[in-house]
Parts: sequence; structure tokens; C-alpha cells
Amino acid sequence: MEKAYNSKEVEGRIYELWEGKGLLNAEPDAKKKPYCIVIPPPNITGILHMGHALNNAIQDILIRFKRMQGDEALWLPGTDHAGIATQNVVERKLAKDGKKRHDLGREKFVDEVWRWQKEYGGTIIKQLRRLGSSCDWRRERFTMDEGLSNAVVEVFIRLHKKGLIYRGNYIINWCPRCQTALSDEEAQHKELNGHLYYIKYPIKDSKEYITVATTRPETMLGDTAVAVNPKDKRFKELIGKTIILPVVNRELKVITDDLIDPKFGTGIVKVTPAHDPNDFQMGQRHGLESVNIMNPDATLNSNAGNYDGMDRFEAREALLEELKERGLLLKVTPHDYSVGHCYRCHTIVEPYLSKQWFVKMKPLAEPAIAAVKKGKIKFYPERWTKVYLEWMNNIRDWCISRQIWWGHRIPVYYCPKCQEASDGEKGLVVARAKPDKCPDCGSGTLVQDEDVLDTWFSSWLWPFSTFGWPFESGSQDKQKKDLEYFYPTSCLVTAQEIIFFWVARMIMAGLEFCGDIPFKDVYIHGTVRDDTGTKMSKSLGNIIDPLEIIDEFGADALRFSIISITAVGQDVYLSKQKFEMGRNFANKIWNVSRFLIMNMKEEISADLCAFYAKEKLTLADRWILSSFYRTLDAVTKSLESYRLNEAANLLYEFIWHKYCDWYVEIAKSSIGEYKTQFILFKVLEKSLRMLHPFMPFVTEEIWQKLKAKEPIMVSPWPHLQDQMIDQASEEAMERIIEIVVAIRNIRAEMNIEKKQQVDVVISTSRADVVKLKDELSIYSTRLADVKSLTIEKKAKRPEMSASAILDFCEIFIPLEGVIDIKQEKQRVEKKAKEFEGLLMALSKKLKNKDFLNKAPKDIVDQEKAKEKVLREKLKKIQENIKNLS
RNA sequence: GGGCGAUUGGUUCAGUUGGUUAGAACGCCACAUUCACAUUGUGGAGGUCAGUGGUUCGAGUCCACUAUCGCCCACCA
Repeated sequence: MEKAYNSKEVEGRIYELWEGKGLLNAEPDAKKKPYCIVIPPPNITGILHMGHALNNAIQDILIRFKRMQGDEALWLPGTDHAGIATQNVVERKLAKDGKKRHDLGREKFVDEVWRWQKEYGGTIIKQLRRLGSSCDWRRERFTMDEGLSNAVVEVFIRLHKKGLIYRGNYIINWCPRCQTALSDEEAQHKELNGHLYYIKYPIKDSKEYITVATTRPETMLGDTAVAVNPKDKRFKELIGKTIILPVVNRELKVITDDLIDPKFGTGIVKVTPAHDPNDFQMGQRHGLESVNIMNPDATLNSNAGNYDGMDRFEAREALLEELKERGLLLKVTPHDYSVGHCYRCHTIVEPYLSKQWFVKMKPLAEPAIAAVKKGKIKFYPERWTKVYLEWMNNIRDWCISRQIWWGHRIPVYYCPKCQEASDGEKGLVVARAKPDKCPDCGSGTLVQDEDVLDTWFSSWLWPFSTFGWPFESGSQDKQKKDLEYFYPTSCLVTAQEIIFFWVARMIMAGLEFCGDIPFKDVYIHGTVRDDTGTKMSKSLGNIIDPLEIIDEFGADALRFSIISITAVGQDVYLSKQKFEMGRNFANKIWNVSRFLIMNMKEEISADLCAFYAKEKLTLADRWILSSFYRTLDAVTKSLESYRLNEAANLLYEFIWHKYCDWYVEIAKSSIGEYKTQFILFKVLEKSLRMLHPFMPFVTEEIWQKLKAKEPIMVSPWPHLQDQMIDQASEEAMERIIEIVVAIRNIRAEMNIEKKQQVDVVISTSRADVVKLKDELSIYSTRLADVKSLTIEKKAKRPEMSASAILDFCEIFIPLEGVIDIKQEKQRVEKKAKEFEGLLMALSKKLKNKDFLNKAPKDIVDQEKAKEKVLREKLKKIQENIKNLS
């Protein structure tokens, strides 16, 4: 074995071993409990970043843990076609050759995207393997696969039949760069430092004018009314008058609407039904005309008169200039407002009137709200429940049509003639395939809707579409059985950013189409940030590349480090340096295993429980076993409640600071004996199993060297053995550790060289401590370079000795001639001061009558006992000081 | 405008239902290398738990307010 753990040499080989043996695969097994996680499908455009690393490390830990616990654990992988994002990437690629997608035409462009998908779409999936992800790769799915596309169509048809899908003209969020509609969730609001422009609108047949305030002055070109609050007395006179829209000279009515806040701006609002959602609603209520002044690329159109062809922001400046010249711009004040930005390209989106497809969400939301309220689905951390419910209670209809080419084509066919004749009412067929004829006019040539569906319209079906849903009734399909076995899935692990996009919608879809929740638990983890707290993103260049970290520190180090520093649901602040911890830990385990392998004389196969019952074990043996089982219990509980960082830290503490630091050091004095090797081996072997979900590679590699049987990956999670939890041994061992540390402390502070062994005298009043003499003698020789050890009740203090006072004993190291009296006196006096301070606080507490009367008796007793011990310690320490002078 | 999270030694963070002398990792200081591991070992220094007020016998922990930072939602023309 190499002296240091070499992750590079190990990881690829071990992953092949798992995959080669088919250990990653899961199949329904009636004898086992199902456990299933469907991966949040990464975008095919994605490359692995730390967010993925965290997300997948969590999933893999849960899957491996459950697999070892004996569940049939399926982790189902796949990717998302990411409509807009992928189309953008391929368009950018084309642009390098000076081409646009329209140059290729729809069919060729989509072919091009498929080619891109085949070449690069699997990148992230390959990278997931490097993390050690134990997915069942046979089941890998892609949202544009035939089966999943079929599910999309099925769902569209079902919802349409139910009246939950409709088409209509509404204000939607329009990205002028991507040239498509977006859902409300896809428009990300950001605060901008803008201005409020006060513009004068003349009153017809009068010298007077009114003033409106707006943040987007260019939209005035589409104004078709002005509005005031009906209760606003200031403008009573105004009602019924006609206003002249400057620049375009359109006549505007004055309407009244409750929506208007009299306190904002001037209390008079310009109404632009085609470019503002509120104004659109007012337009509907008051039968106003909608004047669209914009082209899809956000340049103004012919309705904008002289501004035709100008970009929206240029037009804003130019129009303001014109207004200023005409003396109609009254004033400009700074005004912060929030504006939607495209979540894919960050362009400012435009509220835009267009004909789109929508899903009516309220009826779908109701059961999904109930499922969470009833506790059928639980969020971890719990606080997300409120966020979810808040959104669901205020849910709005979902705009699902996208004016792009890459995605699931909307399964709707039109008869152009009938459509035109009926204003869109007739000549529309929702169908799996193109019908031969128009059902309304009976003539041929139907055309399919040009649009595709929102990417999330396939994502929300992911927990069951990946299993081949829908099935024909009575189907005996294997996939149907898989779905029945694994659905509802067990846990969804994801980031907070997509609770609305994805989690909420999956719950609605699961209940609607499968009649059951899609998952029982939702574990929401934090966002990965750099060490200054900025979200990691490629454009900011503050990325820590997980693959680089794997190359440098190893996948286990990456996993363990990121998990142990990630408190449940909190954001993670990462720096490269933090991965050293995981690497060092892997190396520690590697070396302690190497030590054992080097010393083991024979193979160990006997059962620990039998051995425990039969053999006479040392105190250290009983202690390490007891500690192990306590740790096992705590780690199991932590994992079951998603406190992964806690589990990781428990393992670190046990393996490094109990097993390696103490047990192995003690065991060295009897390393030749079978009994010692047996316990060393058993504890290590079980610890490796417990650690395996966190550090799969190093534990598997050691396991293969330790015992040649089945891989650790499919070995059972250790069973708790209550009979080995041994409180007395743990306490006794703690006493010994305290004594050893105290001796080491004296040695270090008195600068006693390691070579120089010392005699130790321990005085105690406790019989149980005296009984530890044999163990103490053996252990302290190795652990604290003690030559001889005396331990007695009321042992006599040797002359000229350094001392330490513990709760239960006094320790003396006679150092006649070696000891620097002054130094020792200083050292002890410092201690005395510390004790005095503590004692003062305690005494005060115990003099407090309220405390004595009101606090529970056991607490009072505890404090009294503490005070007594402290008082004795102080007395002894003062005696020691006196003795030194 | 509403909501959520954070504020604990130099740094990054734990601290589950209020009761131990508030823990860890990294960093720092000192010492140690024929010992499985210098990706190591041993010892040590370092904190009025953001502030104010309250509840309580007792508050890092519960409540209120304040401050700073961050995030999410919202029809702020």
C-alpha cells in the first residue's frame, strides 16, 4: 500500500468495479422496501459546478445509506432539454459561422440541436460519475425521449379536455432577445435605479393639462385612456373630459378605477393596455382599445409614428427629448422600481400582449396544497412549507407556449381558414397527430401550432414520465411495475431556486395524473457561494470547478468537505482550501487501515457479538466498541433526519479522535495479540461501512484490501448492538484520558523532553479511580511517557513536584532538580485564578433563594455537587502553591 | 410593501426541545521526525455568542425592538 492515499489511481477503477458488477442497478423486489430518488435533471447545456456537486453528493449519500440498510435503492438519472438555454447555445454556435437559425429553417435547426445534444448533452452525466454517484444508468432519461415526449402530449390533451388549458390574448413577459414568451417565474425581478417622469397631457378644448407619472415614458405612444381613483375628489371635474395624448394626438377618455392609488405620483395614470398587465385589466374592464407599439424584438412599430423602427430605450430618450422641447416634461424624479429580466439571457423583459397557451392552475393547486398541509409531503427545513403554501395560495395561470424551436411542439392543429373566419374559435384540434381534415369545414391542410412548450412542462412530469407513464389500462408493461413499485418516490433533493418552477408543479402533476404525491420528503439545500458570499457563476468567474477539486483532492474529499460544512438548508461558502479537510481525513483512514493490514497476522472472520460475549476484553476495547455503537446510533439518526453535516462530523470525531488518537495508540502495546487485532479490525471495518456513503471510493478501496468478499457498497449498514453500549467503561476511559492529558500538559508546559520518562503519583478519594491502576499504568507509559505510576487513596504529595488538579484526583510529577519552581508556581497560580472565578459565579448562584426554590431539584443538586468539587480543587491547588514556596 | 435567513474566538461555521467551565475545522504559538500517517502527533493561546429591552431561578438558545448583510415574493403607474 502506498504511504498516502492516491485518489487518482483509485477512483476510476472502483467506479468500474461497481458498474461492472451491476451494483448501481435497482429492480423491484417484493422482499425489500423501495427507496427512490429521481435526479433533478441537469440541463444538457450544463457543466458540473459546485451546486451540482453538493446536490448530488447529498443524493448519493442518501441512496447509499438506504441501499446498505437493505432497501431497494434506485437513483434515477437523466437530463433536461432546457429549451431556451439550449437553443441559445446552438444559436451562438451558428452565429460564429455568421448564420442565424432562420437561415437553416426549423427542421434543419432542430437537427442541429439534436446533433449538439448527442455530442455534448451527456457531458454532465459523465461528470456525475466522477463524483461517485451511484445512479442506475440503464434508466437514464432525457426529457425529449420518445416516451417522455409522449407523456407531455398526453398531459396536454388531458388538461385541455378538462378545460384546464386555454389559449388567449394576454399580457405576458416577453424576452425581446430570445423572442419568446416567458412564464411569470421565468421573469426574474431585479431592483433598478430608474426615474419617474411627470408628463403633461393637454385637456381637449382647454388651455389646461393634467400630469401623469410613468417609469416607462415610451409606452405612452400606446395609451388609450387615463385613469383616476373614483374616490379621488381632486379629479371629479376631470371625469367625462377628453385628454389629448401628446405626440400622437390620440383622444383619451378619463376612466375611474379602484386600482389607482391616489397617493402615488400625481394620482392620474396613463393607461396602456397593450404594455402593462394592470392597464390591460383596466382595458378589459372599460372596453379600451389596445394599441401595440412594439415589434417582437422591442423596436417600436408603425403605431409609434416617428419612432417606428427605433429600439425601446433609444425611443425613450428621443421621446423625452421631444417632450422637453414641447415643454410637456414637467419633472423627473429618481425612482427605484423592479423590472423583470429573462432568466436565460438577463435581458429586460417587456410586458407584451400576445396570443399564448395557458394552464389554469387553481384547480391543480388545491389538492397540492392539501397534500402538504396534511403532512403527506414534508419539507426539510420545514420553513419552506410556508414559502410553498404562500405561492400556491396565490398561484397564477401558467403561460406554457414558447416561440422557439427546440422543445415539445404543441399538439394543436389549425385550419387557417376556419381560424380566421371565427377569430380563433373554430378549426382548432388538439391531437396526438395531425388530423386529415378540419372537423369544422371538412377541408384538408391543417397546420400544427408553431410554438413549443415550456421546458418545465416536461419537467413537472419527471417523477413518473421517466418510468414510461402513461400506460394503457391493463398493461403488463415492466415499466408499469417499476412505477408501481417505486412511486411515490422517497425524497427530492433540490435547491431553493426551483421550488416554484419545479417542486410545486411536480406535486400538482403527480396528484393530477398519478393520483398520488410524487415524493414524500423534499430536502432543500442551500446555494453554493464563494468565500465572499457571492453566488458562484460562470459569468462572474468565481467558480471552483468540482473536477479540478476531484483531480487535486479526490472525489471523497470533495464530498466529505462540502457535506460537513453545509449546515441543513444554509448556504455554503466555499474556498479551495476547505477541501484539504476531506483529503486529510481520507488519508488518515487510509493510513490507519494500512497500519492494521501491516500488523494483521490472520484473517478475521469470527462474529463480534459472540466474541464480545465470550472474551475478556480490556477497558479500551469495551470503550471503543461502546463509542462506536453510540456513534452508529447518532449517525443513523442524523442521516434519517437529513442532518448530513452532523453525521459527517460525528464520523470524523469518532474515527480520527477516538479510534486513531486513542484506541489505536493504546492497541499498539498489544498489537501482536489476536484479540487486539480483532477489535481493531472490527471497529475499522464497521466504521468504513458507516463512512461509505460519504466517502465511497476510499472506503471501497480499503475494503477490497481488507477482505475480498462482496463490495462495501452492498454490504449491510452495521446493526446497533445495545449490549455493547457500556456507560461504565466510557466513564472510566474518560477518567484515563483526562489523566493522560493532564500529564502531557504538565510535561509540555514544564518543557520536559520526550526522552525523559517521569514518575507519576495520583491521589484520589475515589475507589473506582484507584481501580484503574493497571490500565492507567499500561496506557500512560505509551501515551504520556510515564515510568512508574502510583495511585492511592490520599497519596502523599511528593516534594518538589508539578501538579494538576482534576475533579476526581490530584496528579503529581516529582521533578526534584529538574523543575523550575517559579515556573510551576506561575502555572498553578494561573489555574487557581481560573477556579476562583468559576467558584465565585457558582456560589452566587447557590446563594440565590429563587434558584434554590424554583429550579428543579436535580439541577440544584448538580450545581451543589459542582461547587463542592470546585471548592476542594481550589483548596488543593492552594496547598500545592504553599508547598512550592 | 410582504416574507425568510444570517450576525458566536483571526477566518469559516456547529450548537435539535432554555440548565456542562459555549464546541469544531482552518489559521496562530511552542514542542516533537528510526513510531500507520508532516495530508502527522502533543500541548497551548484566543470568544462580554451584533445591540437594547423583556420572559425566566437560569438565555447563544424563547419574545419584542434596533442595526448590518444576504435571499425570495409582490399589479411601486
